[in-house]
Amino acid sequence: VAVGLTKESIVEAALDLMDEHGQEWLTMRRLADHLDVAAPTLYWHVANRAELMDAAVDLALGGGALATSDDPDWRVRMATFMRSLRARLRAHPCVTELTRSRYPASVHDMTALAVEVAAAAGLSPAGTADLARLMIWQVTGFTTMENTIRLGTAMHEPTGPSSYRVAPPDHPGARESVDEHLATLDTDALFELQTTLLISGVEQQRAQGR
Amino acid sequence: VAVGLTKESIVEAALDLMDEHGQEWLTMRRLADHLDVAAPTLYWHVANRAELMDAAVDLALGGGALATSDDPDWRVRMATFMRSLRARLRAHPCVTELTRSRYPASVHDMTALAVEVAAAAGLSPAGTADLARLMIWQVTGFTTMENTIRLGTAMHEPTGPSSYRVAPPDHPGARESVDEHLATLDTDALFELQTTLLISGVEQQRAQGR
DNA sequence: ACCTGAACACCGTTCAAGT
DNA sequence: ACCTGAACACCGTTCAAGT
Repeated sequence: VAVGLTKESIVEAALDLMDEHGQEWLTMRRLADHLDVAAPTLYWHVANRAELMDAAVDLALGGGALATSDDPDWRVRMATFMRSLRARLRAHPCVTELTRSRYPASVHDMTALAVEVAAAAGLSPAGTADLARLMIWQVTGFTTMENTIRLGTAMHEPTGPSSYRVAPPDHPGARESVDEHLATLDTDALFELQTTLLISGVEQQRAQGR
Repeated sequence: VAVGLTKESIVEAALDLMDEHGQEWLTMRRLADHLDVAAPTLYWHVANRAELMDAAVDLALGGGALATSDDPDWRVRMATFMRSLRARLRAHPCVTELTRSRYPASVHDMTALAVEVAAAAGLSPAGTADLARLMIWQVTGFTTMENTIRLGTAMHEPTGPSSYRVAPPDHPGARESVDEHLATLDTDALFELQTTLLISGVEQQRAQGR
């Protein structure tokens, strides 16, 4: 009955619904219902569920260039790149859920941009390649952890957009002064720390001539 | 017919089968078949599939203490901790698959050990807590990426236990000298680099008094 | 060209029934 | 106490049939 169904609109709806409810929640029938269409109709526009998931990831990751900085300081450009990649991955929590058996081409393509940013650190070609790879892995890995917590776990109770109260571990440690700090988690702050430490590490490697 | 089925044997079998075939592959019926039992039998020992997955993760992560080092150098102990956590996560690839939607208590409990290791770096209590968290997140995040590639992606062709040939990205970059290095990937080397850079970063933070 | 209902082989899970 | 077959409400996907 409904007309004008396109592959694009299907993928957009799938991405939206997965970001809201998680990828397991989204079934072909639920997606079809949402689009006011019968389930088999989707198969005229899309080969199968796997292809649809890939298209959703590519849509989430390929939407416009990442924000970049032209600050003369390479450390600022590096931090900016990592922050904006994280922002994109946070905007679409289903992406880190889906990149299980999928390492989509769009993640792969991010490497090109990362190389440009990493090159400014003045390392050898091999060091530049390694650094570019590490930036992407660190951000992606971090955001995967972060999104797992954002989706709601038994021991993390949200207290703000990036902050949580954390349940104490089963075996209470002897270090009470540290336990106090472990009772809260701020993912923004932890991400900034990771980025700062990576940049510091690169500086030191460079000072030692690598 | 078969007798002596226990919750433990069910969880062990589930973990083994998931490590071999992936978590999606394992269905209650397949697991039951493997154990020579009818599917509903499993529900006498286990509440449901989700509880079984959690138990499998806890089994994989809780199996014996992590290898530790008593080297006087805190940097060696830190690297040892991170390597052995990675080793454990690599031994059970299904864990990083499963922790995309669950943050099991066993991951949480690793923090206690990480705090002991981090404390030796001589940071403030807050800094120690942050560092402990970062160690766990970096290793877990890294291994999640790594296992995704190990499970087989279109652009990573294995050439050794931790090395891959990587397909070139769609948009060939202008930096040919770097592209050459991006054509191969060694996850062991990349992990060592990440660990080295983290330790370097901590040293520099400490030199600046944090 | 696009959409549908009916159907197939699967799921997780329940439950009355067996020993 | 432990295990089973039959059944229920779901999946992804196919296919003949409609417009």
